[in-house]
Amino acid sequence: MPITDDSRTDGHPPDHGDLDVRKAAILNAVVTEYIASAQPVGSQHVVDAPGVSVSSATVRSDMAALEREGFLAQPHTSAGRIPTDKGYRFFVDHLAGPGSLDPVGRHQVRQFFDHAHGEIELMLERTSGLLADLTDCTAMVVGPSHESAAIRSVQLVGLGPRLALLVVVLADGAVQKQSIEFDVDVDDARLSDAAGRLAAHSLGWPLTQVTARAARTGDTATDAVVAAGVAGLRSLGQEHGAEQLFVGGSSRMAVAFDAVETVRSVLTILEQQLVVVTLLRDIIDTGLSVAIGTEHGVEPLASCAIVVMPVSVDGVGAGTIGLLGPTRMNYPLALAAARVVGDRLGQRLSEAGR
Amino acid sequence: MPITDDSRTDGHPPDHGDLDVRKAAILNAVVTEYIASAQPVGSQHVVDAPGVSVSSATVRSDMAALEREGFLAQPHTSAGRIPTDKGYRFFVDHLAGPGSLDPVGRHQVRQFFDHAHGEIELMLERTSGLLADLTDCTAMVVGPSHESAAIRSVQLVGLGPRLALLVVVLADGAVQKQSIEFDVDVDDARLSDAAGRLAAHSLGWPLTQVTARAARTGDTATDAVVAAGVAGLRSLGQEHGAEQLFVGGSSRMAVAFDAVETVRSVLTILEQQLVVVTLLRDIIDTGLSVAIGTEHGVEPLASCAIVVMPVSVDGVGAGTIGLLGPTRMNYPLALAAARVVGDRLGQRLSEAGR
DNA sequence: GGTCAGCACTCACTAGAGTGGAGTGCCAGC
DNA sequence: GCTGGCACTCCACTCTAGTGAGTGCTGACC
Repeated sequence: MPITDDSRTDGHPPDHGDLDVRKAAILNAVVTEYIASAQPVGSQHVVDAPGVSVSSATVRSDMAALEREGFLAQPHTSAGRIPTDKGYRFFVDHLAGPGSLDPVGRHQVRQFFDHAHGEIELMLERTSGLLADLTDCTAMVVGPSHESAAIRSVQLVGLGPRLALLVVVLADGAVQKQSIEFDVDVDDARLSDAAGRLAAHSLGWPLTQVTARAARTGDTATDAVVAAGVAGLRSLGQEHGAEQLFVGGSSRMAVAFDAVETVRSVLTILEQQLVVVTLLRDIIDTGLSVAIGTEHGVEPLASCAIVVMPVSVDGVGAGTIGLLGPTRMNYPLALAAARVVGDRLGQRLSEAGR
Repeated sequence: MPITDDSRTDGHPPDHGDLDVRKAAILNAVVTEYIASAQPVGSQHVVDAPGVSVSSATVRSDMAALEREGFLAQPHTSAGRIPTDKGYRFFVDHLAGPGSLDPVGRHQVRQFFDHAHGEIELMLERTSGLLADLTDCTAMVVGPSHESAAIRSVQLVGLGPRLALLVVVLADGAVQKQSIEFDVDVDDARLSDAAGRLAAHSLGWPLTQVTARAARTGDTATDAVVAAGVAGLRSLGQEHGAEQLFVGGSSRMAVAFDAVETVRSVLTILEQQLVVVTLLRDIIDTGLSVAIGTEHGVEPLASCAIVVMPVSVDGVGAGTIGLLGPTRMNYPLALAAARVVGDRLGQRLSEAGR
């Protein structure tokens, strides 16, 4: 199914940037066909495209111009043209229609969110699988940050005579835990006493703003437990500054590329959670929703494009969706899927946190 | 570094199964060399191997015999030999020395476990990375099952007027949660009352054995909350029967194989947690520690071998380690790494759960 | 001036022939 | 039973056309 102009006949005129209408149509046709076939596109294949009612000779001269202007490239002299990163960029900015999911995809999304329940982590994980299925790209889902979520509950559960588990529940429904070891035996009564004091000290504050010192009780042993608990809270606040990342459909990368070497380097990047999370944030910070080729500056991903979509809950950022594919990915589909799933996910999260 | 007989000169004689000593030596040499070079091994390359002090002509006739018996195969008439699955099996069972980590690897393991701390999930995740680094295989780590762990704490934390979070702490330090929605507003007092009753009803039992009905209180509203809590506990018990899986170093698969198609199908398998967990359990259940080629019956992994190692805490099974590589993986190294890391991991888990 | 048919040219891709070499199987002799 | 020798096989590589999809250019046409 080629991406035609149809979607733009109803309303505002197509924005062709600073490219003459026919050249834009030719670029559109080349990009569309190359995305579908992965083969260099010759002038003959373009003449029947909408908006191009000239001979192949004329198309050739236009293509040569597009190449001079940096939108197209030739693998070798007597081959067809393939889009450059700049060509994809123009396509995404000016040519690609808003795109939409096909009915099957829409149904899949509806089904998914109707049946999604339970833990948020599990849902995010499954969401990454859904996105990968919808788009045939590798999907990345970054969970909401708990940085500003207030502490709703603090509990100390004894697991052994000198071992306890600090369990913290945040207002957004996240649960975090940290095991604490003591130098001396601590009984349950003392634990619950200390937990009460910990709660008084931290309830309502986000983890990152728990102060280092809690009020003394006078009881040295209890004070020690409380102090350990405060230290635990603070270390949780630091550790979990990093958002959780869920990657789905990484096998899709092995379909998109035929060079094993490329697959390997992309997978290596995907294994580094911090790199991926930072990358997605960087792209969003630069105001892009698509980063093509070298635009994101991560060298091993030079032959990839990334579609990002912030997920917002009640207007506040709460995670990110990312789709990773070859530069010749189906942008309209990827953008549509990211938007639809991002919206539904945001709704869902806001219901859960209400 | 070839895997020689050296490791077995000190004590019990080598077990060559039902293969004559020289043929076993030849098989050993072929497997070792093929693992190192990935090229079919000719008779000339084998004559210098330990235990083979005959001419290449004799080696050839032995190799022909080994081929007739199914241990070796020839890609084509005038090529060298490569091991069959049966050949690898014999190698693993009778020829490969116990193997050991090199000093660098040992240091890595020590470093890792000296600095491992915090949440168990994070540690398991990182363990998979460590194993992948050590062996250049894809590593799979299955977390301990919480099926039989007793409930240590049950709590209901209000997140909204009609929304609460059920938080359960198990004796092994696992924390599980489930959000519960109510039809009517429930205040904190009622929540904590209900939580107390839930605790009385379930403390000390594993999640899977929580009974469906709790004692009535007489207060209809509280009873409803308690009932919802019981339902939540029971659904947690069902959902989390599945152990958690952590996969590390999936990019190594793209190094091991040069056919993209193979990489794709292996990655697809790795994305299916349930399949992987079941596969590992099946292999352990059949009493194997290595499954080679088609032995495990998962068709897309026919060109892979899997090394498994149960992790036990105080003699009781608590998770599994798996290493996935091509059939020509370095078995002694993989077995050694799995054993060492498995032991240390078991120790670590038993300390934490004490 | 833009468009177009025609033409010469380029160059990846394929098929086929030839060659070198690594490897084999077999056999006669020790 | 082991060995050196020998004929044979067949992959991997190179070289050589031949093919065809595609290009750029040009001169004529509207």
